Amino acid sequence: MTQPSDTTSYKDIKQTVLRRIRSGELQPDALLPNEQELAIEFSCTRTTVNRALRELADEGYLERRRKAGTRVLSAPHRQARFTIPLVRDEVEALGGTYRYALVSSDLQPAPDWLSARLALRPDQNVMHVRCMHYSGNTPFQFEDRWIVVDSVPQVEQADFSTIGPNDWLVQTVPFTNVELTFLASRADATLAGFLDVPEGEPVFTAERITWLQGQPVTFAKMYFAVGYRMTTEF
Amino acid sequence: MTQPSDTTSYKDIKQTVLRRIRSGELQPDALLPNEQELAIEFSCTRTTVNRALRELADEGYLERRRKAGTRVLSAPHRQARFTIPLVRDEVEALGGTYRYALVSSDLQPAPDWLSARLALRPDQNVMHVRCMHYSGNTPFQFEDRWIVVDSVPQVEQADFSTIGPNDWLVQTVPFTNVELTFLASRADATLAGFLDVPEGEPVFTAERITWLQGQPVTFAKMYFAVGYRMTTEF
DNA sequence: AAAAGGATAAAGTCTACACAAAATGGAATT
DNA sequence: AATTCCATTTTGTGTAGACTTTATCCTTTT
Repeated sequence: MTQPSDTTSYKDIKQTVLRRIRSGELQPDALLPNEQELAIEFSCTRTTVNRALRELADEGYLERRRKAGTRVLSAPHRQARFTIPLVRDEVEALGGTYRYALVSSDLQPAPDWLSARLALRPDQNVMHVRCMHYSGNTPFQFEDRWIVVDSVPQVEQADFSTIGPNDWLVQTVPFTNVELTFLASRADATLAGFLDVPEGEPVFTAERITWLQGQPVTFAKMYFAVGYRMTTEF
Repeated sequence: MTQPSDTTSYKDIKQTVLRRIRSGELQPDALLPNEQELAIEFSCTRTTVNRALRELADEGYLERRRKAGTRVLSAPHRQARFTIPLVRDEVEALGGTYRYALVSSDLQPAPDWLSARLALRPDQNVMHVRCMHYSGNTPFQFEDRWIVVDSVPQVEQADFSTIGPNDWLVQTVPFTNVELTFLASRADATLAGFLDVPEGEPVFTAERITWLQGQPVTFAKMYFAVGYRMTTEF
Protein backbone atom coordinates (compact mmCIF):
# COMPACT_ATOMS: atom_id res chain seq x y z
CA MET A 1 0.00 0.00 0.00
CA THR A 2 2.32 2.64 1.26
CA GLN A 3 5.54 1.38 -0.27
CA PRO A 4 5.57 1.88 -3.99
CA SER A 5 8.76 -0.10 -4.27
CA ASP A 6 8.78 -3.87 -4.37
CA THR A 7 11.51 -4.41 -1.82
CA THR A 8 11.02 -5.60 1.71
CA SER A 9 11.64 -2.85 4.20
CA TYR A 10 12.91 -3.25 7.73
CA LYS A 11 9.55 -1.84 8.73
CA ASP A 12 7.74 -4.70 7.03
CA ILE A 13 9.88 -7.16 8.91
CA LYS A 14 9.23 -5.39 12.20
CA GLN A 15 5.51 -5.53 11.57
CA THR A 16 5.51 -9.15 10.57
CA VAL A 17 7.57 -10.24 13.55
CA LEU A 18 5.40 -8.19 15.89
CA ARG A 19 2.31 -9.78 14.40
CA ARG A 20 3.78 -13.22 14.95
CA ILE A 21 4.47 -12.37 18.56
CA ARG A 22 1.03 -10.96 19.13
CA SER A 23 -0.73 -13.84 17.40
CA GLY A 24 1.10 -16.36 19.52
CA GLU A 25 2.88 -17.85 16.55
CA LEU A 26 6.05 -16.78 18.32
CA GLN A 27 5.62 -17.75 21.95
CA PRO A 28 7.47 -16.00 24.77
CA ASP A 29 11.02 -17.30 25.07
CA ALA A 30 10.86 -18.73 21.58
CA LEU A 31 14.05 -18.57 19.58
CA LEU A 32 13.73 -16.77 16.27
CA PRO A 33 15.43 -18.04 13.13
CA ASN A 34 18.80 -16.39 12.73
CA GLU A 35 19.30 -13.32 10.60
CA GLN A 36 20.58 -15.32 7.67
CA GLU A 37 17.45 -17.46 7.55
CA LEU A 38 15.09 -14.54 8.02
CA ALA A 39 16.87 -12.72 5.22
CA ILE A 40 16.07 -15.63 2.96
CA GLU A 41 12.48 -15.80 4.12
CA PHE A 42 11.91 -12.11 3.52
CA SER A 43 14.15 -12.12 0.47
CA CYS A 44 16.22 -9.21 1.57
CA THR A 45 19.70 -8.82 2.96
CA ARG A 46 20.83 -9.66 6.44
CA THR A 47 21.50 -5.95 6.98
CA THR A 48 17.80 -5.21 6.66
CA VAL A 49 16.81 -8.04 8.99
CA ASN A 50 19.42 -6.84 11.43
CA ARG A 51 17.96 -3.38 11.59
CA ALA A 52 14.45 -4.69 12.11
CA LEU A 53 15.44 -7.01 14.93
CA ARG A 54 17.75 -4.47 16.50
CA GLU A 55 14.94 -1.96 16.73
CA LEU A 56 12.49 -4.50 18.10
CA ALA A 57 15.05 -5.39 20.74
CA ASP A 58 15.51 -1.71 21.51
CA GLU A 59 11.76 -1.36 21.92
CA GLY A 60 11.76 -4.16 24.45
CA TYR A 61 10.17 -6.98 22.48
CA LEU A 62 13.20 -9.13 21.80
CA GLU A 63 16.42 -10.09 23.46
CA ARG A 64 19.47 -10.63 21.33
CA ARG A 65 22.71 -12.31 22.29
CA ARG A 66 25.57 -13.16 20.01
CA LYS A 67 25.83 -16.81 19.31
CA ALA A 68 22.74 -17.46 21.46
CA GLY A 69 20.36 -15.91 18.95
CA THR A 70 17.24 -13.79 19.25
CA ARG A 71 14.43 -14.62 21.65
CA VAL A 72 10.98 -13.27 22.36
CA LEU A 73 10.99 -11.64 25.76
CA SER A 74 8.56 -13.44 28.04
CA ALA A 75 7.42 -10.28 29.76
CA PRO A 76 8.10 -7.60 27.22
CA HIS A 77 9.46 -4.80 29.38
CA ARG A 78 7.87 -2.14 27.31
CA GLN A 79 9.03 1.29 28.12
CA ALA A 80 7.01 4.40 28.48
CA ARG A 81 8.83 7.37 27.10
CA PHE A 82 8.00 10.61 28.80
CA THR A 83 9.17 13.70 27.05
CA ILE A 84 9.91 16.09 29.84
CA PRO A 85 8.61 19.43 28.68
CA LEU A 86 9.87 22.81 29.74
CA VAL A 87 7.33 24.48 31.97
CA ARG A 88 6.87 27.38 29.61
CA ASP A 89 6.15 25.10 26.67
CA GLU A 90 3.74 23.09 28.74
CA VAL A 91 1.78 26.09 29.93
CA GLU A 92 1.60 27.50 26.41
CA ALA A 93 0.61 24.15 24.96
CA LEU A 94 -2.34 24.21 27.35
CA GLY A 95 -3.33 27.59 26.01
CA GLY A 96 -2.14 29.61 28.98
CA THR A 97 0.16 32.60 29.22
CA TYR A 98 3.38 31.69 30.97
CA ARG A 99 4.52 33.87 33.82
CA TYR A 100 7.49 33.40 36.12
CA ALA A 101 8.15 34.78 39.57
CA LEU A 102 11.16 34.40 41.82
CA VAL A 103 10.29 33.68 45.44
CA SER A 104 13.69 33.55 47.06
CA SER A 105 17.27 32.84 46.22
CA ASP A 106 20.15 32.54 48.64
CA LEU A 107 23.54 30.98 49.04
CA GLN A 108 23.91 28.59 51.94
CA PRO A 109 25.75 25.49 53.11
CA ALA A 110 24.01 22.39 51.83
CA PRO A 111 21.58 20.94 54.37
CA ASP A 112 22.41 17.43 55.55
CA TRP A 113 19.65 15.66 53.67
CA LEU A 114 20.82 17.27 50.44
CA SER A 115 24.46 16.41 51.06
CA ALA A 116 23.41 12.83 51.61
CA ARG A 117 21.23 12.77 48.51
CA LEU A 118 23.85 14.23 46.20
CA ALA A 119 26.91 12.77 47.91
CA LEU A 120 28.32 16.23 48.62
CA ARG A 121 31.22 16.83 50.94
CA PRO A 122 30.21 18.46 54.21
CA ASP A 123 30.35 22.26 54.01
CA GLN A 124 29.79 22.52 50.26
CA ASN A 125 27.74 25.56 49.32
CA VAL A 126 24.54 25.49 47.33
CA MET A 127 22.35 28.15 45.80
CA HIS A 128 18.80 27.64 46.98
CA VAL A 129 16.23 29.04 44.59
CA ARG A 130 12.48 28.93 45.02
CA CYS A 131 10.17 30.16 42.30
CA MET A 132 6.69 30.00 40.85
CA HIS A 133 5.45 29.24 37.39
CA TYR A 134 2.02 30.54 36.48
CA SER A 135 -0.44 29.96 33.71
CA GLY A 136 -2.02 33.39 33.53
CA ASN A 137 -2.73 34.14 37.15
CA THR A 138 -3.22 30.52 38.16
CA PRO A 139 -0.33 28.80 39.93
CA PHE A 140 0.99 26.04 37.73
CA GLN A 141 4.13 24.81 39.46
CA PHE A 142 6.18 25.62 42.52
CA GLU A 143 9.86 24.88 42.04
CA ASP A 144 12.26 24.32 44.90
CA ARG A 145 15.80 24.00 43.60
CA TRP A 146 19.34 23.63 44.88
CA ILE A 147 22.36 24.23 42.66
CA VAL A 148 25.79 23.00 43.66
CA VAL A 149 28.10 26.01 43.59
CA ASP A 150 31.29 24.01 43.13
CA SER A 151 29.84 22.45 39.99
CA VAL A 152 28.41 25.70 38.63
CA PRO A 153 30.47 28.61 39.98
CA GLN A 154 28.73 31.09 37.67
CA VAL A 155 25.59 30.63 39.73
CA GLU A 156 26.86 33.16 42.25
CA GLN A 157 26.47 35.89 39.64
CA ALA A 158 23.21 34.62 38.19
CA ASP A 159 20.10 36.74 38.48
CA PHE A 160 17.01 34.60 38.83
CA SER A 161 14.55 37.46 39.04
CA THR A 162 13.77 37.33 35.33
CA ILE A 163 14.89 33.92 34.19
CA GLY A 164 13.96 30.62 35.84
CA PRO A 165 16.77 28.52 37.26
CA ASN A 166 15.92 25.66 34.93
CA ASP A 167 16.14 27.81 31.81
CA TRP A 168 19.33 29.36 33.14
CA LEU A 169 20.90 25.98 33.79
CA VAL A 170 19.93 24.61 30.39
CA GLN A 171 21.67 27.56 28.77
CA THR A 172 24.66 27.49 31.05
CA VAL A 173 25.71 23.97 31.95
CA PRO A 174 25.41 20.76 30.03
CA PHE A 175 24.49 17.59 31.87
CA THR A 176 25.07 13.95 31.26
CA ASN A 177 22.86 12.06 33.68
CA VAL A 178 19.47 12.63 35.15
CA GLU A 179 17.46 10.84 37.79
CA LEU A 180 13.78 11.59 37.63
CA THR A 181 11.24 10.58 40.25
CA PHE A 182 7.50 11.01 40.39
CA LEU A 183 5.59 10.86 43.64
CA ALA A 184 2.54 12.18 45.42
CA SER A 185 3.15 14.55 48.30
CA ARG A 186 0.98 16.42 50.74
CA ALA A 187 0.73 20.18 50.64
CA ASP A 188 2.07 21.67 53.85
CA ALA A 189 1.11 25.20 54.87
CA THR A 190 3.82 26.88 52.80
CA LEU A 191 3.20 24.87 49.67
CA ALA A 192 -0.57 25.24 50.04
CA GLY A 193 -0.04 28.97 50.06
CA PHE A 194 2.06 28.98 46.93
CA LEU A 195 -0.20 26.70 44.94
CA ASP A 196 -3.37 28.21 46.35
CA VAL A 197 -4.83 24.92 47.53
CA PRO A 198 -6.10 23.72 50.90
CA GLU A 199 -3.45 22.43 53.28
CA GLY A 200 -3.14 18.66 53.10
CA GLU A 201 -4.08 18.53 49.42
CA PRO A 202 -2.37 15.80 47.36
CA VAL A 203 0.21 17.34 45.04
CA PHE A 204 1.81 15.61 42.09
CA THR A 205 5.54 16.04 42.52
CA ALA A 206 8.60 15.45 40.39
CA GLU A 207 12.14 15.31 41.70
CA ARG A 208 15.04 15.72 39.37
CA ILE A 209 18.72 15.24 40.07
CA THR A 210 21.20 16.19 37.38
CA TRP A 211 24.86 15.27 37.06
CA LEU A 212 27.66 16.30 34.78
CA GLN A 213 30.09 13.44 34.43
CA GLY A 214 29.52 12.19 37.96
CA GLN A 215 29.47 15.67 39.52
CA PRO A 216 26.11 16.58 41.04
CA VAL A 217 24.82 19.76 39.46
CA THR A 218 21.34 20.37 40.79
CA PHE A 219 18.45 18.92 42.74
CA ALA A 220 14.95 20.16 42.03
CA LYS A 221 11.53 19.45 43.45
CA MET A 222 8.65 20.50 41.29
CA TYR A 223 5.18 20.65 42.82
CA PHE A 224 2.35 20.79 40.32
CA ALA A 225 -1.04 22.39 40.59
CA VAL A 226 -4.01 20.28 41.56
CA GLY A 227 -5.31 18.09 38.77
CA TYR A 228 -1.98 17.85 36.99
CA ARG A 229 -1.57 14.69 34.95
CA MET A 230 1.64 13.41 33.40
CA THR A 231 0.60 11.44 30.34
CA THR A 232 2.30 9.51 27.62
CA GLU A 233 1.28 7.19 24.83
CA PHE A 234 3.29 4.33 23.45
CA MET B 1 41.26 1.82 24.32
CA THR B 2 38.29 -0.42 23.86
CA GLN B 3 38.30 -0.65 20.09
CA PRO B 4 41.24 -2.63 18.85
CA SER B 5 40.36 -1.91 15.25
CA ASP B 6 41.37 1.29 13.51
CA THR B 7 38.08 2.10 11.91
CA THR B 8 35.77 4.87 13.07
CA SER B 9 32.65 3.50 14.69
CA TYR B 10 29.26 5.11 14.75
CA LYS B 11 29.76 5.24 18.51
CA ASP B 12 32.86 7.38 18.11
CA ILE B 13 30.90 9.76 15.96
CA LYS B 14 28.06 9.91 18.45
CA GLN B 15 30.48 10.71 21.24
CA THR B 16 32.30 13.35 19.26
CA VAL B 17 29.12 15.08 18.17
CA LEU B 18 27.73 14.95 21.70
CA ARG B 19 30.94 16.44 23.02
CA ARG B 20 30.69 19.24 20.49
CA ILE B 21 27.16 19.97 21.59
CA ARG B 22 28.03 19.94 25.25
CA SER B 23 31.12 22.07 24.80
CA GLY B 24 29.14 24.69 22.94
CA GLU B 25 31.11 24.16 19.75
CA LEU B 26 27.77 23.22 18.25
CA GLN B 27 25.27 25.78 19.47
CA PRO B 28 21.56 25.08 19.71
CA ASP B 29 19.88 25.39 16.33
CA ALA B 30 23.23 25.08 14.60
CA LEU B 31 23.23 23.22 11.32
CA LEU B 32 25.60 20.27 11.18
CA PRO B 33 27.65 19.49 8.11
CA ASN B 34 25.83 17.04 5.92
CA GLU B 35 26.46 13.32 6.09
CA GLN B 36 28.76 13.38 3.10
CA GLU B 37 31.03 15.96 4.70
CA LEU B 38 31.04 14.29 8.08
CA ALA B 39 31.90 11.02 6.42
CA ILE B 40 34.99 12.66 4.98
CA GLU B 41 35.87 14.30 8.29
CA PHE B 42 35.62 11.00 10.14
CA SER B 43 37.00 9.08 7.20
CA CYS B 44 34.26 6.53 7.18
CA THR B 45 31.25 5.90 4.98
CA ARG B 46 28.07 7.91 4.97
CA THR B 47 26.26 4.81 6.24
CA THR B 48 28.18 5.00 9.47
CA VAL B 49 27.58 8.72 9.91
CA ASN B 50 23.92 8.12 9.17
CA ARG B 51 23.58 5.61 11.95
CA ALA B 52 25.29 7.89 14.46
CA LEU B 53 23.12 10.89 13.62
CA ARG B 54 19.97 8.80 13.41
CA GLU B 55 20.52 7.51 16.92
CA LEU B 56 21.33 10.94 18.30
CA ALA B 57 18.13 12.23 16.75
CA ASP B 58 16.24 9.33 18.27
CA GLU B 59 17.70 10.19 21.65
CA GLY B 60 16.41 13.72 21.32
CA TYR B 61 19.60 15.67 20.66
CA LEU B 62 19.22 16.38 16.98
CA GLU B 63 16.50 17.09 14.51
CA ARG B 64 16.85 15.83 10.98
CA ARG B 65 14.90 16.80 7.90
CA ARG B 66 15.56 15.79 4.36
CA LYS B 67 17.06 18.52 2.31
CA ALA B 68 16.99 20.82 5.34
CA GLY B 69 19.79 18.98 7.07
CA THR B 70 20.55 18.14 10.68
CA ARG B 71 20.25 20.67 13.50
CA VAL B 72 21.03 20.74 17.18
CA LEU B 73 17.78 20.88 19.11
CA SER B 74 17.63 24.10 21.11
CA ALA B 75 15.91 22.50 24.06
CA PRO B 76 16.89 18.90 23.78
CA HIS B 77 13.62 17.17 24.55
CA ARG B 78 15.32 14.38 26.30
CA GLN B 79 13.03 11.55 27.10
CA ALA B 80 12.75 9.66 30.31
CA ARG B 81 12.19 6.01 29.72
CA PHE B 82 10.20 4.32 32.41
CA THR B 83 10.22 0.60 32.32
CA ILE B 84 6.83 -0.35 33.61
CA PRO B 85 7.38 -3.27 35.91
CA LEU B 86 4.91 -6.00 36.71
CA VAL B 87 3.71 -5.59 40.27
CA ARG B 88 5.02 -8.97 41.30
CA ASP B 89 8.50 -8.20 39.99
CA GLU B 90 8.47 -4.85 41.69
CA VAL B 91 7.48 -6.24 45.06
CA GLU B 92 10.09 -8.97 44.82
CA ALA B 93 12.76 -6.54 43.67
CA LEU B 94 12.12 -4.61 46.88
CA GLY B 95 12.67 -7.78 48.87
CA GLY B 96 9.03 -8.46 49.67
CA THR B 97 6.88 -11.53 49.20
CA TYR B 98 4.22 -10.91 46.61
CA ARG B 99 0.65 -11.75 47.51
CA TYR B 100 -2.49 -11.19 45.49
CA ALA B 101 -6.10 -10.95 46.60
CA LEU B 102 -9.26 -10.48 44.59
CA VAL B 103 -11.66 -7.95 46.04
CA SER B 104 -14.56 -8.10 43.63
CA SER B 105 -15.31 -8.94 40.05
CA ASP B 106 -18.55 -8.44 38.24
CA LEU B 107 -20.00 -7.96 34.80
CA GLN B 108 -21.87 -4.73 34.24
CA PRO B 109 -22.79 -2.15 31.63
CA ALA B 110 -20.03 0.40 31.28
CA PRO B 111 -20.59 3.49 33.39
CA ASP B 112 -20.92 6.71 31.43
CA TRP B 113 -17.53 8.15 32.38
CA LEU B 114 -15.86 4.97 31.18
CA SER B 115 -17.81 4.90 27.92
CA ALA B 116 -16.71 8.45 27.32
CA ARG B 117 -13.13 7.74 28.20
CA LEU B 118 -12.80 4.67 25.99
CA ALA B 119 -15.23 5.75 23.28
CA LEU B 120 -17.48 2.76 23.90
CA ARG B 121 -20.94 2.46 22.41
CA PRO B 122 -23.69 2.89 24.98
CA ASP B 123 -24.76 -0.44 26.53
CA GLN B 124 -21.40 -2.18 26.03
CA ASN B 125 -20.57 -4.54 28.87
CA VAL B 126 -17.41 -4.44 30.93
CA MET B 127 -15.89 -6.72 33.53
CA HIS B 128 -15.10 -4.71 36.60
CA VAL B 129 -12.32 -6.22 38.70
CA ARG B 130 -10.91 -4.80 41.91
CA CYS B 131 -7.94 -6.41 43.60
CA MET B 132 -5.07 -5.91 46.00
CA HIS B 133 -1.38 -6.51 45.65
CA TYR B 134 0.57 -7.00 48.85
CA SER B 135 4.21 -7.05 49.83
CA GLY B 136 4.07 -9.54 52.68
CA ASN B 137 1.12 -8.29 54.69
CA THR B 138 1.59 -4.67 53.71
CA PRO B 139 -0.71 -3.26 51.06
CA PHE B 140 1.35 -2.34 48.02
CA GLN B 141 -1.18 -1.45 45.36
CA PHE B 142 -4.93 -1.33 44.91
CA GLU B 143 -6.00 -2.01 41.34
CA ASP B 144 -9.35 -0.96 39.93
CA ARG B 145 -9.82 -2.32 36.44
CA TRP B 146 -12.40 -2.47 33.70
CA ILE B 147 -12.12 -4.88 30.80
CA VAL B 148 -14.18 -4.42 27.64
CA VAL B 149 -16.08 -7.66 27.07
CA ASP B 150 -16.58 -7.16 23.34
CA SER B 151 -12.81 -6.84 22.93
CA VAL B 152 -11.99 -9.77 25.20
CA PRO B 153 -14.93 -12.20 25.20
CA GLN B 154 -12.94 -14.82 27.12
CA VAL B 155 -13.05 -12.56 30.14
CA GLU B 156 -16.50 -13.90 31.00
CA GLN B 157 -14.96 -17.26 31.80
CA ALA B 158 -11.86 -15.91 33.51
CA ASP B 159 -11.30 -16.62 37.17
CA PHE B 160 -9.52 -13.77 38.87
CA SER B 161 -9.41 -15.34 42.30
CA THR B 162 -5.93 -16.71 41.82
CA ILE B 163 -4.47 -14.71 38.96
CA GLY B 164 -4.45 -10.93 38.71
CA PRO B 165 -6.29 -9.33 35.82
CA ASN B 166 -3.10 -7.77 34.52
CA ASP B 167 -1.23 -11.08 34.40
CA TRP B 168 -4.28 -12.70 32.84
CA LEU B 169 -4.55 -10.04 30.17
CA VAL B 170 -0.86 -10.18 29.33
CA GLN B 171 -1.18 -13.91 28.76
CA THR B 172 -4.46 -13.68 26.89
CA VAL B 173 -4.67 -10.62 24.68
CA PRO B 174 -2.01 -8.72 22.85
CA PHE B 175 -2.17 -4.95 22.73
CA THR B 176 -0.83 -2.35 20.41
CA ASN B 177 -1.25 1.00 22.11
CA VAL B 178 -1.05 2.20 25.65
CA GLU B 179 -1.78 5.52 27.29
CA LEU B 180 -0.18 5.90 30.67
CA THR B 181 -0.89 8.70 33.11
CA PHE B 182 0.58 9.52 36.48
CA LEU B 183 -1.21 11.70 38.97
CA ALA B 184 -1.69 12.33 42.65
CA SER B 185 -5.08 11.49 44.08
CA ARG B 186 -6.71 11.70 47.48
CA ALA B 187 -7.62 8.57 49.39
CA ASP B 188 -11.37 8.39 49.88
CA ALA B 189 -12.82 6.19 52.62
CA THR B 190 -12.83 3.03 50.50
CA LEU B 191 -9.32 3.46 49.18
CA ALA B 192 -8.01 4.43 52.61
CA GLY B 193 -9.39 1.15 53.91
CA PHE B 194 -7.73 -0.91 51.21
CA LEU B 195 -4.35 0.76 51.47
CA ASP B 196 -4.53 1.10 55.24
CA VAL B 197 -3.86 4.82 55.30
CA PRO B 198 -5.76 7.75 56.79
CA GLU B 199 -8.56 9.15 54.69
CA GLY B 200 -7.44 12.15 52.66
CA GLU B 201 -3.89 10.82 52.28
CA PRO B 202 -2.13 11.64 48.99
CA VAL B 203 -1.84 8.53 46.86
CA PHE B 204 0.40 8.14 43.83
CA THR B 205 -1.79 6.86 41.04
CA ALA B 206 -1.25 5.46 37.59
CA GLU B 207 -3.94 5.14 34.95
CA ARG B 208 -3.45 2.87 32.02
CA ILE B 209 -5.59 2.51 28.92
CA THR B 210 -4.80 -0.26 26.50
CA TRP B 211 -5.95 -0.72 22.92
CA LEU B 212 -5.66 -3.45 20.36
CA GLN B 213 -5.64 -1.90 16.91
CA GLY B 214 -7.93 0.91 17.88
CA GLN B 215 -10.26 -1.27 19.95
CA PRO B 216 -10.23 -0.35 23.64
CA VAL B 217 -9.27 -3.36 25.72
CA THR B 218 -8.94 -2.24 29.30
CA PHE B 219 -8.81 0.73 31.63
CA ALA B 220 -6.97 0.41 34.92
CA LYS B 221 -6.36 2.67 37.88
CA MET B 222 -3.52 1.65 40.15
CA TYR B 223 -3.26 3.25 43.55
CA PHE B 224 0.10 2.85 45.25
CA ALA B 225 0.96 2.62 48.91
CA VAL B 226 2.14 5.73 50.71
CA GLY B 227 5.72 6.66 49.94
CA TYR B 228 5.75 5.04 46.53
CA ARG B 229 8.20 6.63 44.11
CA MET B 230 8.43 6.02 40.39
CA THR B 231 12.05 6.56 39.45
CA THR B 232 14.11 6.42 36.32
CA GLU B 233 17.59 7.40 35.24
CA PHE B 234 18.65 8.58 31.85
C1' DA C 1 33.13 -33.88 38.85
C1' DA C 2 35.09 -29.55 38.02
C1' DA C 3 37.85 -26.43 35.52
C1' DA C 4 40.14 -24.89 31.48
C1' DG C 5 40.36 -24.25 26.73
C1' DG C 6 38.97 -23.91 21.86
C1' DA C 7 35.99 -24.34 17.62
C1' DT C 8 32.06 -22.15 15.94
C1' DA C 9 27.70 -19.93 15.43
C1' DA C 10 25.33 -15.81 15.77
C1' DA C 11 24.93 -11.01 16.15
C1' DG C 12 27.54 -6.46 15.50
C1' DT C 13 29.44 -3.28 12.48
C1' DC C 14 31.92 -1.38 8.54
C1' DT C 15 32.60 -0.45 3.40
C1' DA C 16 30.89 0.84 -1.02
C1' DC C 17 27.34 1.86 -3.83
C1' DA C 18 22.59 2.83 -5.57
C1' DC C 19 18.20 4.62 -5.77
C1' DA C 20 14.05 6.65 -3.22
C1' DA C 21 11.60 10.24 -0.86
C1' DA C 22 11.03 14.61 0.92
C1' DA C 23 11.18 19.36 1.13
C1' DT C 24 13.45 23.69 0.27
C1' DG C 25 14.37 27.64 -2.29
C1' DG C 26 14.25 29.74 -6.37
C1' DA C 27 12.30 30.24 -11.04
C1' DA C 28 8.37 30.74 -13.71
C1' DT C 29 3.79 31.99 -13.98
C1' DT C 30 -0.38 34.13 -12.80
C1' DA D 1 2.71 40.19 -4.77
C1' DA D 2 1.16 35.80 -4.59
C1' DT D 3 1.02 31.20 -6.28
C1' DT D 4 2.50 27.21 -8.67
C1' DC D 5 5.97 24.32 -10.13
C1' DC D 6 10.32 22.10 -10.44
C1' DA D 7 15.32 21.18 -9.93
C1' DT D 8 18.38 20.03 -6.42
C1' DT D 9 19.97 18.84 -2.05
C1' DT D 10 19.89 16.05 1.87
C1' DT D 11 18.39 12.32 4.45
C1' DG D 12 16.32 7.51 4.20
C1' DT D 13 16.85 2.92 3.09
C1' DG D 14 18.13 -1.10 0.38
C1' DT D 15 21.90 -4.54 -1.63
C1' DA D 16 26.15 -7.16 -1.36
C1' DG D 17 29.89 -8.60 1.00
C1' DA D 18 33.53 -8.77 4.56
C1' DC D 19 35.47 -8.83 8.92
C1' DT D 20 34.86 -8.56 14.19
C1' DT D 21 33.23 -9.69 18.62
C1' DT D 22 31.01 -12.38 21.84
C1' DA D 23 29.64 -16.25 24.25
C1' DT D 24 27.93 -20.85 23.95
C1' DC D 25 28.71 -25.42 23.88
C1' DC D 26 31.62 -29.14 23.53
C1' DT D 27 36.01 -31.22 24.31
C1' DT D 28 39.89 -31.89 26.91
C1' DT D 29 42.37 -31.68 30.91
C1' DT D 30 42.93 -31.51 35.83
